[in-house]
Amino acid sequence: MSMRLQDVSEAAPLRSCTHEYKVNCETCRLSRICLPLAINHQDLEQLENIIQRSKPLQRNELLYHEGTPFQSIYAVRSGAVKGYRTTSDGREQVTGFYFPGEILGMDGISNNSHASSARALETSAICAIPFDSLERLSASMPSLQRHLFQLMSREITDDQLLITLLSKNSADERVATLLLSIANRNARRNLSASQFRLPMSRVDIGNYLGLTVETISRVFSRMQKTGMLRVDNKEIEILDQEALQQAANLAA
Amino acid sequence: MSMRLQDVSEAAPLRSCTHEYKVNCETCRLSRICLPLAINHQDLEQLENIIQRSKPLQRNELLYHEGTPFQSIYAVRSGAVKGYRTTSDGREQVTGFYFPGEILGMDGISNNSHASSARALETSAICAIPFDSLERLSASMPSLQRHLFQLMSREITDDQLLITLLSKNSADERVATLLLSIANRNARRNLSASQFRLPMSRVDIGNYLGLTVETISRVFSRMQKTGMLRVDNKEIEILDQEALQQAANLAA
DNA sequence: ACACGGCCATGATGCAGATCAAGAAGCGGT
DNA sequence: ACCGCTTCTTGATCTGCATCATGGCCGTGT
Repeated sequence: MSMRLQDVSEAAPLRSCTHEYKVNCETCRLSRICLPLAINHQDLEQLENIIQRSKPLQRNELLYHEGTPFQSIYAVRSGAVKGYRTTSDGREQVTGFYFPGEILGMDGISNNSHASSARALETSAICAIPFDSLERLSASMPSLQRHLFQLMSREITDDQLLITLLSKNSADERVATLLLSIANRNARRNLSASQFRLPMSRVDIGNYLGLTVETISRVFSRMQKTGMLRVDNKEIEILDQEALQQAANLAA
Repeated sequence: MSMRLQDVSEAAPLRSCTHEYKVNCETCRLSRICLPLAINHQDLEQLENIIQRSKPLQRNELLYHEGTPFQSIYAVRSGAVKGYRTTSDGREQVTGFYFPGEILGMDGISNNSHASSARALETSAICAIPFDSLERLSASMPSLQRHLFQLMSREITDDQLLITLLSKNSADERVATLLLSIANRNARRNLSASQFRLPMSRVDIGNYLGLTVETISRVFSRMQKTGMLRVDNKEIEILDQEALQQAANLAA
């Protein structure tokens, strides 16, 4: 008899893991787009000393859960993570997807408890950055303090873009916008912007975009028919960037 | 011949105003819920020294405009402000309403330019807080630094709630949720939570909630008919708090 | 190899809210 | 007190996406 995937590990606290090893941001190829971006050579070691890494999360494992005490923010090293929040009637609202080099968990600061949950979409390596250490460090490192403010500000503007997308754009526009966003974020990591594998299910995409699975399927089919996309299950190829941008319309 | 209201003052830069007077947060009755909340007696003067106040904004005057250089965040002293962002096809997306004691403008930090615009919904007094000064100050005042992080984090969770509202809730639920939110924020300022005047138009409400004016009108009428609300133009009275909460369903 | 469960695609139908239309009510300006 | 404009309300109709339903596919465990 098999376990239902959703039930795999309702809690996998990162810090309880035994074998932590020295973090080396310097050799991390993400350092240019991740937290260290704001930090000069000499100061980097101080940051490395507070960052914790541990064994990778497996697909569907929880990184943190809404309501639990807030201690760290997290940087994705590899894999992909979804952020979501549970409505009072038990449904899920996906609030974001996080790729390597991106930071999540900052919504927990205001209440000292996580306002959302985060779950690995595939096997993912995560760096945990204890926030009180980070706070102390940033008081003496203006560039780090500024970078943190900027990161949070960025999260705000991203959320505002999603709000706009949800309230003003059609299903086609929403899907096109998401695909372009993923493509751009891939480009930032020097990956292909025209061919990639979606780490999330159609359900997650629909949930994130305020649409049903069926609608996502139909939009993909339609876009495939018009030749702007090649869709093979989770494998996406953007055949006509121009047309896709057109389809996204003027969402951003 | 009369001017169209929308065209009133496309830019009213706060800092160009001549008569600035000493800010006194100490005697401000909002200090308990505003920025000074995090600051002890001795340190407060330093904060007061950097905060600028100037002559009130009139209805429909701009506080800041998307794309313009970011310099300050703003605290509402009196009146009400709407935050919005213009889509590429020229339409407006209202991203939030700000009442006395609330802070706005933090979305400008990430790019050093405002990502959204803000406009007074009625005559409003605003405190401008130059962000570079605030940054410097917060490096030496841990409680202020923390409070700023919390403020931004709060903005993120608020945006996530709106995202959820937009993508999961019906028109009735959205309107009920907004009314309850306003009621709660009134209560925080020791104003009536059951009777108040909406500072914003139906258009703004609809825009914020991802609905049309007509739908807002109909929802108000419906709620009036069932007796949970009394609506007289912008004057709102919540007659059945219980029922309204029910109608908001489990949005939060 | 096969069976089961989760995931995806596609068709048929329904409905909440958009759009279109028209009038009423509030309000600043003269 | 009146005019012109904007805002609000209410009704009639339309539509994009949800919902319901069904079958195919694909990966995983036995």
